[in-house]
Amino acid sequence: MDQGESGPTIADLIRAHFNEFKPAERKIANHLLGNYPMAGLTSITELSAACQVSTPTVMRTLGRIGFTSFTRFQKALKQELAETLSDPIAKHGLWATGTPREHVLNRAAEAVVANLRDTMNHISYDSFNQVVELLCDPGRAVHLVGGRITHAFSDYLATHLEVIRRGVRQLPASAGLWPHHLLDMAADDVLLVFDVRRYELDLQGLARVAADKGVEVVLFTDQWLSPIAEYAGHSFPVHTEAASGWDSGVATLFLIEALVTAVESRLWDGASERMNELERIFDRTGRFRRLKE
Amino acid sequence: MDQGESGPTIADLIRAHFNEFKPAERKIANHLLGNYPMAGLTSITELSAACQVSTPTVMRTLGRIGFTSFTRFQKALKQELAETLSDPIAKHGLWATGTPREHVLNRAAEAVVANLRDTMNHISYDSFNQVVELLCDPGRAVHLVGGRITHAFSDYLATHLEVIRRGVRQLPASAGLWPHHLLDMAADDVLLVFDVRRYELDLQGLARVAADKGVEVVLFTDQWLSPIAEYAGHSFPVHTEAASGWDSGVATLFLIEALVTAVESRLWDGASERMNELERIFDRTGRFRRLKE
DNA sequence: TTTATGATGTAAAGTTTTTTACACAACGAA
DNA sequence: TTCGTTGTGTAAAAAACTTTACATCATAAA
Repeated sequence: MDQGESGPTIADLIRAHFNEFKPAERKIANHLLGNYPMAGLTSITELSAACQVSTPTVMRTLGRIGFTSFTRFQKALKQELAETLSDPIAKHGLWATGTPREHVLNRAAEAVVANLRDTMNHISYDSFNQVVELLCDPGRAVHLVGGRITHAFSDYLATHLEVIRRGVRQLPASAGLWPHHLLDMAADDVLLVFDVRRYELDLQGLARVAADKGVEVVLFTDQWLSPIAEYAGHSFPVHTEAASGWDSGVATLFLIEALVTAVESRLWDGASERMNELERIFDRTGRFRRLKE
Repeated sequence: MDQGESGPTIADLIRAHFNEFKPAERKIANHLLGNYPMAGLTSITELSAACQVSTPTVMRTLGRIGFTSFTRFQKALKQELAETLSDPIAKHGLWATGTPREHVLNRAAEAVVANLRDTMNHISYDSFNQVVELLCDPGRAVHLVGGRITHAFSDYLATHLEVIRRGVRQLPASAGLWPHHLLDMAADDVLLVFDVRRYELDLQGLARVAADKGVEVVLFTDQWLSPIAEYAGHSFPVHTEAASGWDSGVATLFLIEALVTAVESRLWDGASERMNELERIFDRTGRFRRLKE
């Protein structure tokens, strides 16, 4: 794709040629500039109708500013719009200064930001808010479970949630112990499940049984959706695939942290007391360095 | 013109119906969301080609979210775009389209990208390469250990390294068992330590003893540097602080994944064989869903 | 007034899209 | 296996759009 073409905009072109235009052509120019750029995104038919001129007049107008066909004009306009809309992050150039662009670090950074953006576009704002609500409800215990790879994420989320609220239970890594744990789940409890390819049958079974018991299942999965989505009240499809075939958990972790942050600020009153108490306990164990300030 | 129509955006509709979509239809949904909204402004022909599906599939996809014709869909999208463009506060460069800028998701995304950039600027390219070398050396066993919060990261890294090479040992979470493990560390082994505030005394002790034995210590810490940096051959100061006082592990995870990727491609010949074997074992256990394609 | 010229529209031809109808292949259940 | 179902694509019909050729109208100079 030929990038970087940052010459004059189409609006500039129209303004520059304005005095060459005949009266009927000026109607078009005015309409185009007055409803820029959307007016140019309709068909030439509609455009001419909106200006009360004929289609050939539109053609001649565009011909004057250098476009030999309406199609090409519209393509250019779309590209211009796309560049305007494209987010500022993408253009930040090289990341790790002084390292070659091809270095893993740079390639990975670009891939990860792309993942993040895709994930953001796929996540439902409503789902996010509703899950936050669920996690803030002290009446619901929260159970977490992950698969072979995602286990670490459920661990991380559990560690953070425990600091904020009570009733957080992380299921053991081995599926054999899950039935035992299922006994402890009550209807209206929340089960956070992490499942990415390859999807694990044990997890699916667990989620189904839990859902049958009336447990609210929240699923963190990849863009291909684990079959557990079927039983889940909310699903977060996180984009994991980076270029050249390796998967990244960065977007998943990002989502986890966003959730923790949201829950924490929502429960602030209770949570801050709980956190202070935790600090005191840490101080007493003497296992941590005393903070400087 | 019916103005003020601020119902669900088309992106919302797509997200809401995402799990009803068939595989081919998801390609379209992903493409539409991934290049939103410009991807929807081409002809149905180009759109289908870009997704490598047929035009009728596009029609069916749009049908599912309530549009009975492609034309009507595109009209709606244009109107949405027009409203966005005329509303100065709205989107431009926003990530999660349709969510207010102040929403946790957007604030967190911005913070995380900033962290990533800071981290990239502080990491030594040489250190990175040298650590990759260490991890690729089959003669050195690799030990991993983390603290209360970072434990999940060491877990994640261990899980991935195990797939690639042999001799990967994750230390248990409880410090009481570490002395026992220290017996197994040989000079020239590698110890990967994760330590962020609050720095843990037990970890420091462990790292010191290991360093004394001639173990190569590699430290993942935050920008304030754990005291372990003293004994470490290589330190990665990862930026963890996001605005408003919460810490993020995203940059840490990013670094971990970059390392794994580098090691994997460096050891490709051996690693791919090992990974294939793992696949076969998984197939035999029957615990995983068989992949479609 | 006539005539030439420029401005604009009409209508039809050519092209591309959209839409529909139907066929084929993959898959799961009987 | 066989059969029905479901997912998806092919291809042709229908519609819309773009472009061209040419006609008409208005204006101004002779």
